[in-house]
Amino acid sequence: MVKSKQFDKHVALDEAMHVFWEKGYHATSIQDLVDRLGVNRQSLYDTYGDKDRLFLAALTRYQELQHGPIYKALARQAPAAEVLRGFFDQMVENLSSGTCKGCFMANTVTGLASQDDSVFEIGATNHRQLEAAFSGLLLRAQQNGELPPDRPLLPIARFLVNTMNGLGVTAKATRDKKVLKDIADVALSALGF
Amino acid sequence: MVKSKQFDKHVALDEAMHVFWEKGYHATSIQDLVDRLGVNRQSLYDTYGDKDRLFLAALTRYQELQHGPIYKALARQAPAAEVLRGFFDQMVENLSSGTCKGCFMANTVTGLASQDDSVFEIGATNHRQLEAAFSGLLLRAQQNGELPPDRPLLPIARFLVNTMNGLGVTAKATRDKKVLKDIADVALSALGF
DNA sequence: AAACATCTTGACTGATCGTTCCAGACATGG
DNA sequence: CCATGTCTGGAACGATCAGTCAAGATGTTT
Repeated sequence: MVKSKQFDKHVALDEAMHVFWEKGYHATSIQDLVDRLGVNRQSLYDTYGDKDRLFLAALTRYQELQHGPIYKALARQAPAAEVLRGFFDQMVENLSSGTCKGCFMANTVTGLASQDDSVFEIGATNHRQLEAAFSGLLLRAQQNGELPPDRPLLPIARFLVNTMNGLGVTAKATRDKKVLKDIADVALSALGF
Repeated sequence: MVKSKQFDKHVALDEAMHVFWEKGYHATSIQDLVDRLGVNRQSLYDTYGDKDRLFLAALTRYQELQHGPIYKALARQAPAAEVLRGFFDQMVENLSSGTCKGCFMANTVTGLASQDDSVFEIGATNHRQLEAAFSGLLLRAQQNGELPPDRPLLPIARFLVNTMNGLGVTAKATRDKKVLKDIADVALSALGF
Protein backbone atom coordinates (compact mmCIF):
# COMPACT_ATOMS: atom_id res chain seq x y z
CA MET A 1 0.00 0.00 0.00
CA VAL A 2 1.16 3.50 -0.85
CA LYS A 3 -0.22 6.83 0.31
CA SER A 4 -3.40 6.12 2.16
CA LYS A 5 -6.52 8.23 1.74
CA GLN A 6 -6.19 11.78 3.00
CA PHE A 7 -9.77 11.82 4.27
CA ASP A 8 -11.94 9.41 6.19
CA LYS A 9 -14.56 8.17 3.78
CA HIS A 10 -17.01 7.47 6.58
CA VAL A 11 -16.68 10.94 8.07
CA ALA A 12 -17.05 12.48 4.63
CA LEU A 13 -20.15 10.37 3.96
CA ASP A 14 -21.69 11.62 7.19
CA GLU A 15 -21.02 15.18 6.11
CA ALA A 16 -22.49 14.49 2.66
CA MET A 17 -25.54 13.12 4.43
CA HIS A 18 -26.00 16.42 6.25
CA VAL A 19 -25.67 18.43 3.05
CA PHE A 20 -28.27 16.31 1.24
CA TRP A 21 -30.42 16.42 4.35
CA GLU A 22 -30.40 20.22 4.41
CA LYS A 23 -30.79 20.96 0.75
CA GLY A 24 -32.24 17.85 -0.83
CA TYR A 25 -30.93 15.88 -3.77
CA HIS A 26 -31.67 18.25 -6.63
CA ALA A 27 -30.62 21.43 -4.86
CA THR A 28 -27.26 19.94 -3.89
CA SER A 29 -24.54 20.28 -6.49
CA ILE A 30 -21.30 18.35 -6.62
CA GLN A 31 -19.56 21.66 -6.00
CA ASP A 32 -21.55 22.07 -2.77
CA LEU A 33 -20.25 18.70 -1.65
CA VAL A 34 -16.67 19.49 -2.64
CA ASP A 35 -16.84 22.71 -0.62
CA ARG A 36 -18.51 21.29 2.46
CA LEU A 37 -16.64 18.00 2.63
CA GLY A 38 -13.26 19.52 1.86
CA VAL A 39 -12.76 16.50 -0.36
CA ASN A 40 -11.46 16.84 -3.87
CA ARG A 41 -13.91 16.55 -6.71
CA GLN A 42 -12.12 13.65 -8.30
CA SER A 43 -11.72 11.86 -4.99
CA LEU A 44 -15.48 12.08 -4.53
CA TYR A 45 -16.06 10.29 -7.81
CA ASP A 46 -13.29 7.79 -7.12
CA THR A 47 -14.67 6.97 -3.69
CA TYR A 48 -18.42 7.06 -4.05
CA GLY A 49 -19.18 6.87 -7.76
CA ASP A 50 -21.62 9.35 -9.21
CA LYS A 51 -24.06 11.67 -7.48
CA ASP A 52 -26.89 9.14 -7.40
CA ARG A 53 -24.78 6.51 -5.70
CA LEU A 54 -23.43 9.00 -3.19
CA PHE A 55 -26.95 10.15 -2.39
CA LEU A 56 -28.24 6.63 -1.89
CA ALA A 57 -25.22 5.86 0.29
CA ALA A 58 -25.96 8.96 2.36
CA LEU A 59 -29.62 8.03 2.72
CA THR A 60 -28.74 4.47 3.69
CA ARG A 61 -26.22 5.80 6.18
CA TYR A 62 -28.92 7.99 7.70
CA GLN A 63 -31.17 5.01 8.00
CA GLU A 64 -28.44 3.02 9.74
CA LEU A 65 -27.60 5.88 12.10
CA GLN A 66 -31.24 6.27 13.07
CA HIS A 67 -32.06 2.61 13.38
CA GLY A 68 -29.70 1.85 16.26
CA PRO A 69 -30.83 4.50 18.73
CA ILE A 70 -34.48 4.08 17.78
CA TYR A 71 -34.44 0.35 18.18
CA LYS A 72 -32.55 0.71 21.44
CA ALA A 73 -34.92 3.33 22.81
CA LEU A 74 -37.96 1.24 21.95
CA ALA A 75 -36.44 -1.94 23.36
CA ARG A 76 -35.97 -0.47 26.84
CA GLN A 77 -37.29 -2.64 29.62
CA ALA A 78 -39.76 -0.20 31.09
CA PRO A 79 -43.49 0.47 30.95
CA ALA A 80 -44.56 1.16 27.37
CA ALA A 81 -46.04 4.51 28.36
CA GLU A 82 -42.70 5.63 29.73
CA VAL A 83 -40.76 4.32 26.75
CA LEU A 84 -43.05 5.97 24.22
CA ARG A 85 -43.17 9.27 26.09
CA GLY A 86 -39.39 9.36 26.24
CA PHE A 87 -39.10 8.42 22.60
CA PHE A 88 -41.42 11.11 21.30
CA ASP A 89 -40.04 13.72 23.70
CA GLN A 90 -36.64 13.07 22.21
CA MET A 91 -37.98 13.30 18.69
CA VAL A 92 -39.75 16.59 19.41
CA GLU A 93 -36.53 17.89 20.92
CA ASN A 94 -34.51 16.91 17.86
CA LEU A 95 -36.99 18.48 15.47
CA SER A 96 -37.10 21.74 17.40
CA SER A 97 -33.39 22.28 17.88
CA GLY A 98 -31.45 24.58 15.60
CA THR A 99 -32.28 25.09 11.97
CA CYS A 100 -34.98 22.57 11.32
CA LYS A 101 -33.83 20.06 8.76
CA GLY A 102 -36.72 17.79 9.59
CA CYS A 103 -36.35 14.08 8.89
CA PHE A 104 -34.04 13.22 6.01
CA MET A 105 -36.06 10.12 5.23
CA ALA A 106 -39.38 11.98 5.15
CA ASN A 107 -37.90 14.81 3.10
CA THR A 108 -36.50 12.37 0.60
CA VAL A 109 -39.50 10.08 0.35
CA THR A 110 -41.90 12.94 -0.27
CA GLY A 111 -39.68 14.37 -2.95
CA LEU A 112 -38.27 11.37 -4.76
CA ALA A 113 -40.05 8.12 -3.92
CA SER A 114 -42.50 8.32 -6.81
CA GLN A 115 -39.73 8.91 -9.32
CA ASP A 116 -36.94 6.71 -8.06
CA ASP A 117 -37.42 3.04 -7.27
CA SER A 118 -34.29 2.81 -5.14
CA VAL A 119 -35.51 5.63 -2.93
CA PHE A 120 -38.92 4.03 -2.67
CA GLU A 121 -37.35 0.75 -1.60
CA ILE A 122 -35.25 2.41 1.09
CA GLY A 123 -38.30 4.28 2.31
CA ALA A 124 -40.44 1.16 2.31
CA THR A 125 -37.79 -0.79 4.20
CA ASN A 126 -37.48 2.00 6.72
CA HIS A 127 -41.22 1.97 7.21
CA ARG A 128 -41.26 -1.78 7.79
CA GLN A 129 -38.40 -1.59 10.28
CA LEU A 130 -40.13 1.10 12.30
CA GLU A 131 -43.36 -0.87 12.18
CA ALA A 132 -41.51 -3.88 13.53
CA ALA A 133 -39.77 -1.92 16.28
CA PHE A 134 -43.04 -0.46 17.53
CA SER A 135 -44.76 -3.82 17.20
CA GLY A 136 -42.15 -5.39 19.44
CA LEU A 137 -42.67 -2.79 22.11
CA LEU A 138 -46.43 -3.13 21.89
CA LEU A 139 -46.25 -6.90 22.13
CA ARG A 140 -44.26 -6.68 25.34
CA ALA A 141 -46.74 -4.15 26.67
CA GLN A 142 -49.56 -6.52 25.84
CA GLN A 143 -47.81 -9.42 27.57
CA ASN A 144 -47.36 -7.21 30.63
CA GLY A 145 -51.04 -6.43 30.68
CA GLU A 146 -50.56 -2.81 29.63
CA LEU A 147 -52.74 -3.45 26.58
CA PRO A 148 -55.86 -5.60 26.18
CA PRO A 149 -54.83 -9.08 24.98
CA ASP A 150 -57.17 -9.01 22.00
CA ARG A 151 -56.08 -5.63 20.68
CA PRO A 152 -54.51 -5.87 17.19
CA LEU A 153 -51.02 -4.39 17.40
CA LEU A 154 -49.94 -3.80 13.82
CA PRO A 155 -52.43 -0.97 13.19
CA ILE A 156 -51.23 0.77 16.34
CA ALA A 157 -47.61 0.39 15.24
CA ARG A 158 -48.49 1.85 11.87
CA PHE A 159 -50.25 4.71 13.53
CA LEU A 160 -47.16 5.48 15.61
CA VAL A 161 -44.93 5.43 12.53
CA ASN A 162 -47.38 7.76 10.84
CA THR A 163 -47.25 10.12 13.78
CA MET A 164 -43.48 10.21 13.43
CA ASN A 165 -43.81 10.92 9.71
CA GLY A 166 -46.28 13.67 10.43
CA LEU A 167 -43.99 15.33 12.95
CA GLY A 168 -41.30 15.55 10.29
CA VAL A 169 -43.68 17.55 8.13
CA THR A 170 -45.35 19.58 10.84
CA ALA A 171 -41.99 20.66 12.24
CA LYS A 172 -41.28 22.32 8.91
CA ALA A 173 -44.51 24.30 8.91
CA THR A 174 -44.26 25.79 12.39
CA ARG A 175 -41.58 27.10 14.73
CA ASP A 176 -43.65 26.49 17.83
CA LYS A 177 -42.39 23.53 19.79
CA LYS A 178 -45.64 23.41 21.70
CA VAL A 179 -47.40 22.27 18.53
CA LEU A 180 -45.18 19.21 18.32
CA LYS A 181 -45.53 18.48 22.02
CA ASP A 182 -49.32 18.69 21.77
CA ILE A 183 -49.31 16.22 18.92
CA ALA A 184 -47.14 13.68 20.68
CA ASP A 185 -49.14 14.06 23.86
CA VAL A 186 -52.52 13.57 22.18
CA ALA A 187 -51.25 10.61 20.16
CA LEU A 188 -50.02 8.78 23.24
CA SER A 189 -52.81 9.81 25.58
CA ALA A 190 -55.42 8.70 23.08
CA LEU A 191 -53.81 5.28 22.93
CA GLY A 192 -53.93 5.07 26.70
CA PHE A 193 -50.24 5.70 27.34
CA MET B 1 -58.08 45.01 -26.99
CA VAL B 2 -56.58 43.04 -29.84
CA LYS B 3 -56.06 39.30 -30.13
CA SER B 4 -57.09 37.81 -26.80
CA LYS B 5 -54.98 35.16 -25.06
CA GLN B 6 -54.85 31.83 -26.82
CA PHE B 7 -54.85 29.91 -23.55
CA ASP B 8 -56.72 30.13 -20.29
CA LYS B 9 -54.26 31.28 -17.68
CA HIS B 10 -56.21 29.57 -14.91
CA VAL B 11 -56.35 26.24 -16.68
CA ALA B 12 -52.65 26.48 -17.46
CA LEU B 13 -51.88 27.31 -13.82
CA ASP B 14 -53.76 24.21 -12.72
CA GLU B 15 -51.71 22.14 -15.11
CA ALA B 16 -48.50 23.76 -13.87
CA MET B 17 -49.58 22.89 -10.36
CA HIS B 18 -49.82 19.22 -11.32
CA VAL B 19 -46.38 19.25 -12.91
CA PHE B 20 -44.76 20.81 -9.84
CA TRP B 21 -46.77 18.45 -7.67
CA GLU B 22 -45.44 15.40 -9.48
CA LYS B 23 -41.83 16.39 -9.88
CA GLY B 24 -41.16 19.08 -7.32
CA TYR B 25 -39.71 22.51 -7.85
CA HIS B 26 -36.11 21.69 -8.65
CA ALA B 27 -36.82 18.71 -10.87
CA THR B 28 -39.26 20.68 -13.00
CA SER B 29 -37.71 22.66 -15.82
CA ILE B 30 -39.30 25.49 -17.75
CA GLN B 31 -39.17 23.20 -20.77
CA ASP B 32 -41.22 20.62 -18.87
CA LEU B 33 -43.86 23.27 -18.30
CA VAL B 34 -43.80 24.45 -21.91
CA ASP B 35 -44.32 20.86 -23.06
CA ARG B 36 -47.04 19.93 -20.58
CA LEU B 37 -48.99 23.19 -20.66
CA GLY B 38 -48.79 23.60 -24.41
CA VAL B 39 -48.11 27.25 -23.71
CA ASN B 40 -45.34 29.13 -25.41
CA ARG B 41 -42.22 29.78 -23.44
CA GLN B 42 -42.44 33.53 -23.78
CA SER B 43 -46.12 33.52 -22.90
CA LEU B 44 -45.28 31.71 -19.68
CA TYR B 45 -42.90 34.46 -18.66
CA ASP B 46 -45.29 37.19 -19.83
CA THR B 47 -48.17 35.71 -17.86
CA TYR B 48 -46.63 34.39 -14.66
CA GLY B 49 -43.24 36.01 -14.32
CA ASP B 50 -40.28 33.78 -13.52
CA LYS B 51 -40.16 30.20 -12.29
CA ASP B 52 -40.29 31.13 -8.61
CA ARG B 53 -43.40 33.22 -9.01
CA LEU B 54 -45.11 30.56 -11.08
CA PHE B 55 -44.29 27.95 -8.48
CA LEU B 56 -45.62 30.04 -5.63
CA ALA B 57 -48.75 30.75 -7.67
CA ALA B 58 -49.19 27.01 -8.25
CA LEU B 59 -48.71 26.22 -4.57
CA THR B 60 -51.15 28.93 -3.55
CA ARG B 61 -53.61 27.63 -6.11
CA TYR B 62 -53.30 24.15 -4.62
CA GLN B 63 -53.97 25.54 -1.19
CA GLU B 64 -57.07 27.33 -2.47
CA LEU B 65 -58.33 24.25 -4.28
CA GLN B 66 -57.90 22.11 -1.18
CA HIS B 67 -59.29 24.56 1.30
CA GLY B 68 -62.82 24.70 -0.06
CA PRO B 69 -63.64 20.98 -0.08
CA ILE B 70 -61.82 20.39 3.20
CA TYR B 71 -63.59 23.19 4.98
CA LYS B 72 -66.88 22.06 3.51
CA ALA B 73 -66.36 18.44 4.49
CA LEU B 74 -65.46 19.37 8.05
CA ALA B 75 -68.34 21.80 8.37
CA ARG B 76 -70.96 19.15 7.64
CA GLN B 77 -73.81 19.06 10.12
CA ALA B 78 -73.41 15.48 11.28
CA PRO B 79 -71.87 13.63 14.21
CA ALA B 80 -68.14 14.38 14.43
CA ALA B 81 -67.29 10.71 14.24
CA GLU B 82 -69.13 10.41 10.95
CA VAL B 83 -67.61 13.60 9.55
CA LEU B 84 -64.06 12.62 10.49
CA ARG B 85 -64.45 9.06 9.25
CA GLY B 86 -65.71 10.33 5.92
CA PHE B 87 -62.98 12.91 5.71
CA PHE B 88 -60.11 10.51 6.31
CA ASP B 89 -61.67 7.81 4.14
CA GLN B 90 -61.67 10.31 1.31
CA MET B 91 -58.08 11.29 1.98
CA VAL B 92 -56.93 7.67 2.05
CA GLU B 93 -58.77 7.12 -1.20
CA ASN B 94 -57.10 10.11 -2.84
CA LEU B 95 -53.66 9.07 -1.67
CA SER B 96 -54.10 5.50 -2.92
CA SER B 97 -55.47 6.25 -6.36
CA GLY B 98 -53.24 6.23 -9.41
CA THR B 99 -49.60 7.21 -9.31
CA CYS B 100 -49.14 8.53 -5.82
CA LYS B 101 -48.21 12.18 -5.92
CA GLY B 102 -48.87 12.51 -2.22
CA CYS B 103 -49.75 15.94 -0.89
CA PHE B 104 -48.28 18.87 -2.81
CA MET B 105 -48.11 20.95 0.34
CA ALA B 106 -46.33 18.26 2.36
CA ASN B 107 -43.95 17.53 -0.51
CA THR B 108 -43.09 21.19 -0.85
CA VAL B 109 -42.79 22.02 2.82
CA THR B 110 -40.44 19.13 3.51
CA GLY B 111 -38.25 20.09 0.60
CA LEU B 112 -38.23 23.86 0.58
CA ALA B 113 -39.63 25.39 3.77
CA SER B 114 -36.26 25.68 5.50
CA GLN B 115 -34.69 27.43 2.52
CA ASP B 116 -37.49 29.65 1.26
CA ASP B 117 -39.40 32.00 3.50
CA SER B 118 -42.32 32.36 1.12
CA VAL B 119 -42.82 28.61 1.09
CA PHE B 120 -42.58 28.48 4.85
CA GLU B 121 -45.24 31.18 5.17
CA ILE B 122 -47.61 29.37 2.83
CA GLY B 123 -47.03 26.14 4.74
CA ALA B 124 -47.53 27.83 8.10
CA THR B 125 -50.73 29.48 6.91
CA ASN B 126 -51.99 26.18 5.59
CA HIS B 127 -51.28 24.57 8.93
CA ARG B 128 -53.17 27.27 10.81
CA GLN B 129 -56.15 27.01 8.48
CA LEU B 130 -56.38 23.26 8.94
CA GLU B 131 -56.01 23.65 12.68
CA ALA B 132 -58.89 26.12 12.64
CA ALA B 133 -61.10 23.90 10.50
CA PHE B 134 -60.62 20.92 12.81
CA SER B 135 -61.07 23.12 15.87
CA GLY B 136 -64.42 24.29 14.57
CA LEU B 137 -65.61 20.75 14.09
CA LEU B 138 -64.39 19.70 17.52
CA LEU B 139 -66.05 22.66 19.16
CA ARG B 140 -69.39 21.70 17.66
CA ALA B 141 -68.84 18.14 18.78
CA GLN B 142 -68.11 19.35 22.27
CA GLN B 143 -71.24 21.48 22.32
CA ASN B 144 -73.23 18.46 21.20
CA GLY B 145 -71.85 16.42 24.06
CA GLU B 146 -69.75 14.22 21.80
CA LEU B 147 -66.64 15.34 23.66
CA PRO B 148 -66.12 16.07 27.39
CA PRO B 149 -66.68 19.80 27.99
CA ASP B 150 -63.31 20.29 29.69
CA ARG B 151 -61.24 18.64 27.00
CA PRO B 152 -58.79 21.08 25.35
CA LEU B 153 -59.50 21.11 21.62
CA LEU B 154 -56.48 22.76 20.02
CA PRO B 155 -54.10 19.87 20.76
CA ILE B 156 -56.58 17.46 19.24
CA ALA B 157 -56.89 19.62 16.15
CA ARG B 158 -53.11 19.74 15.86
CA PHE B 159 -52.96 16.00 16.21
CA LEU B 160 -55.45 15.56 13.38
CA VAL B 161 -53.48 17.90 11.12
CA ASN B 162 -50.36 15.93 11.97
CA THR B 163 -52.10 12.70 11.07
CA MET B 164 -52.93 14.20 7.69
CA ASN B 165 -49.32 15.27 7.23
CA GLY B 166 -48.15 11.83 8.17
CA LEU B 167 -50.45 10.15 5.66
CA GLY B 168 -48.88 12.25 2.91
CA VAL B 169 -45.50 10.80 3.80
CA THR B 170 -46.59 7.26 4.59
CA ALA B 171 -48.46 6.99 1.30
CA LYS B 172 -45.16 7.52 -0.46
CA ALA B 173 -43.43 4.72 1.41
CA THR B 174 -45.98 1.98 0.87
CA ARG B 175 -48.36 0.83 -1.83
CA ASP B 176 -50.65 -0.95 0.59
CA LYS B 177 -53.87 0.97 1.11
CA LYS B 178 -54.53 -1.06 4.22
CA VAL B 179 -51.66 0.69 5.95
CA LEU B 180 -53.31 4.06 5.44
CA LYS B 181 -56.70 2.76 6.50
CA ASP B 182 -55.22 1.29 9.67
CA ILE B 183 -53.66 4.62 10.53
CA ALA B 184 -56.84 6.62 10.04
CA ASP B 185 -58.84 4.05 11.95
CA VAL B 186 -56.51 3.99 14.95
CA ALA B 187 -56.24 7.77 15.02
CA LEU B 188 -60.01 8.23 15.14
CA SER B 189 -60.80 5.26 17.34
CA ALA B 190 -58.22 6.34 19.88
CA LEU B 191 -59.87 9.75 20.08
CA GLY B 192 -63.17 8.07 20.68
CA PHE B 193 -64.65 8.65 17.24
C1' DA C 1 17.08 7.12 -4.59
C1' DA C 2 13.90 4.96 -7.60
C1' DA C 3 9.40 2.96 -8.43
C1' DC C 4 4.76 3.03 -7.56
C1' DA C 5 0.00 4.03 -6.47
C1' DT C 6 -2.81 7.34 -4.91
C1' DC C 7 -4.28 12.16 -4.16
C1' DT C 8 -4.80 16.80 -5.89
C1' DT C 9 -5.40 20.46 -9.14
C1' DG C 10 -7.56 22.79 -12.65
C1' DA C 11 -9.07 22.90 -17.03
C1' DC C 12 -12.46 20.93 -19.94
C1' DT C 13 -16.71 18.56 -22.05
C1' DG C 14 -21.39 18.49 -23.59
C1' DA C 15 -25.72 19.15 -21.74
C1' DT C 16 -29.12 21.69 -19.54
C1' DC C 17 -30.59 25.38 -16.75
C1' DG C 18 -33.55 30.01 -16.42
C1' DT C 19 -34.15 33.90 -18.96
C1' DT C 20 -34.19 37.29 -22.78
C1' DC C 21 -34.38 39.00 -27.41
C1' DC C 22 -36.20 39.35 -31.88
C1' DA C 23 -38.67 38.83 -36.01
C1' DG C 24 -42.67 37.06 -38.12
C1' DA C 25 -47.52 35.31 -37.81
C1' DC C 26 -51.86 36.61 -36.46
C1' DA C 27 -56.25 38.66 -35.15
C1' DT C 28 -58.75 42.55 -34.16
C1' DG C 29 -60.33 47.72 -34.40
C1' DG C 30 -60.61 51.64 -37.31
C1' DC D 1 -56.31 47.83 -46.01
C1' DC D 2 -53.82 49.45 -42.36
C1' DA D 3 -52.39 50.12 -37.72
C1' DT D 4 -52.12 48.11 -33.09
C1' DG D 5 -50.87 45.03 -29.96
C1' DT D 6 -50.40 39.82 -28.72
C1' DC D 7 -48.92 35.37 -29.59
C1' DT D 8 -45.43 32.23 -31.48
C1' DG D 9 -41.12 29.95 -32.75
C1' DG D 10 -36.49 29.73 -32.51
C1' DA D 11 -32.14 31.37 -31.55
C1' DA D 12 -29.19 33.01 -28.25
C1' DC D 13 -27.44 34.46 -23.51
C1' DG D 14 -24.40 33.48 -19.54
C1' DA D 15 -24.46 30.38 -15.79
C1' DT D 16 -24.30 26.11 -13.88
C1' DC D 17 -24.80 21.29 -14.03
C1' DA D 18 -22.61 16.24 -13.64
C1' DG D 19 -18.85 14.05 -14.98
C1' DT D 20 -13.96 13.31 -17.20
C1' DC D 21 -9.12 13.82 -18.28
C1' DA D 22 -4.34 14.49 -17.92
C1' DA D 23 -0.42 16.18 -15.42
C1' DG D 24 1.84 17.10 -11.30
C1' DA D 25 2.34 16.61 -6.21
C1' DT D 26 2.84 13.50 -2.36
C1' DG D 27 4.05 9.92 0.50
C1' DT D 28 5.15 4.96 1.07
C1' DT D 29 7.77 0.91 -0.10
C1' DT D 30 11.71 -1.48 -1.84
